[in-house]
Amino acid sequence: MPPHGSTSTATRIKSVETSLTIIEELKRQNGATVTELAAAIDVSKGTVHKHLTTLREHDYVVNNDGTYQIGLTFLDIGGYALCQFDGIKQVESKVRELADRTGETVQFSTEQHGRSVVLAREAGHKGVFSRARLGKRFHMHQISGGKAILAHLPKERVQEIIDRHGLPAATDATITSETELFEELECIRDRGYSFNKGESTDGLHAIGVPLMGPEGDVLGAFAVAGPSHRMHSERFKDEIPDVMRSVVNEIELNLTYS
Amino acid sequence: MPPHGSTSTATRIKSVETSLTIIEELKRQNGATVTELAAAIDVSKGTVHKHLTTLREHDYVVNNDGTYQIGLTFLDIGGYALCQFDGIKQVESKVRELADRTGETVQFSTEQHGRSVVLAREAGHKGVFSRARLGKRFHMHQISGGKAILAHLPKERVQEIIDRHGLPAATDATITSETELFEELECIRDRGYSFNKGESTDGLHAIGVPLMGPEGDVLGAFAVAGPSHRMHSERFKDEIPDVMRSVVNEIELNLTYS
DNA sequence: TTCTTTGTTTCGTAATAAGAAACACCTGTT
DNA sequence: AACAGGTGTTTCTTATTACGAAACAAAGAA
Repeated sequence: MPPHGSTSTATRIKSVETSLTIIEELKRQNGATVTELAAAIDVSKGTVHKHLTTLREHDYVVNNDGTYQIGLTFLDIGGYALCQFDGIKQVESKVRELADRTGETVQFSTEQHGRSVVLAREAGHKGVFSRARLGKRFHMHQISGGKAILAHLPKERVQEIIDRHGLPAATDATITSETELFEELECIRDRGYSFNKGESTDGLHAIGVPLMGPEGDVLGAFAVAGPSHRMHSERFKDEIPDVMRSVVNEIELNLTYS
Repeated sequence: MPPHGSTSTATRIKSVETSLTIIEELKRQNGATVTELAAAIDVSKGTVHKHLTTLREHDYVVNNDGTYQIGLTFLDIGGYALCQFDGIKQVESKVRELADRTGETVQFSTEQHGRSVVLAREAGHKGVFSRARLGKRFHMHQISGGKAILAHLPKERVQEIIDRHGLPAATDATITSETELFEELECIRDRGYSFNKGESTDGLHAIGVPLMGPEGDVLGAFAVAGPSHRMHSERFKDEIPDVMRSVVNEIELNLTYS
């Protein structure tokens, strides 16, 4: 007899969710104390403490002078997940090559659960700022790489992703209309690469080129990003895309025979 | 009244530990099904299923065609933890520089919970194999970087680490005696850098140089590793150490004024 | 088709996670 | 030095809930 008339059996485990919430909050706050966490997520200090003790036991969190922080076990497991990605070594070296040849910031991302995840990243010598970071997630429709990937996913998959995550705006230029997005994707498919003109960050332009697997499936996308004052006309429309396509061609050939 | 006469109150949360065990097992097995996991960690299928559902909800695991895999959320959080490390950008660029100048594999690692964790890694053009990987953990006494760090930790801290993790052997050359280790550390402190002569992997030699913070605390260590047939005599004993020390000097200066 | 194996759900109960409050510990203040 | 105010930690009790067993569903294979 469940006292609170909810559906009797839950399909998720509450205490695990609490732990995950704590981790999320710890990341959001850049570290926190027991009391801060207890207040933030509305559970008792004692409970928070027990969760932290459990997580600390396995190095998922660490305690530096009283404040708890995210531990490097996440990097361990995340690094493992990264290595699982087929051809990641080659991708990393191509990202480097592109950064060297263009001088701009280059990243490679793939799709997981409808979000774009950064798997490799390299800042060129012109060293532009960038919000990207290993493992960082973005909405796919907001960035060049994400759009390049979407353009090569089955339409129903794209629809699923839209349904799940929506089309939130990051700037005034973000595509927020479903039909507009589908038109854009069509366009990208024809052209072979995608543009991002301040759709994720004001003043930031980028070019995205998809990486296709041997079976015609899209594995991810490379993106070269830089400030709009450097990324325009010929260089933006042709030169950099050409470099990118030749680099991606190489890696696609390598992946086929390995 | 606890039926099993154990100490009544636990300080850890069992269901969270189960989830963590599942994640660990998932990593160990390179993905697994519900039934496989249930068998491996000895809990019921139903329980495993509920854990996986909870973890999947937050993208900690993903389900590819029936088998569950580690998800990229770990990379997200791990990447965050990595960025928290002070001066990581400079460290990464110096690792690159060292890889370019020596042609060997270079890594930077720090200490957490008595283990050495790889924070940056770069293979030089001579491209030697290496078990290292972003986030990978090693026993500190088995590797050059780890020993370089230990040499600059307070003695009681080193003792703590030994007590917690022991001195397991990886090869015949691994240091397994406490007194021998302390002598070696003394030696490293005098010399300023450390050697690894096949102590972690047969045929692999490496040099470790500590990175010291402004307050005389050790932040981590760089290591240059290569096959023993390339890493010997002058090059091993002087040339590479000199390059490393000059690079580390630079970064130490930069860190002081930033 | 039927049989086998897997993933998922249901359900009752025994285990246990969570809160409240006491305790311990530190730090700064008066 | 004593104290006050804030931590983190532990204790204890109860209501919650996580667990296993078994039923159910779904998907291949024979």
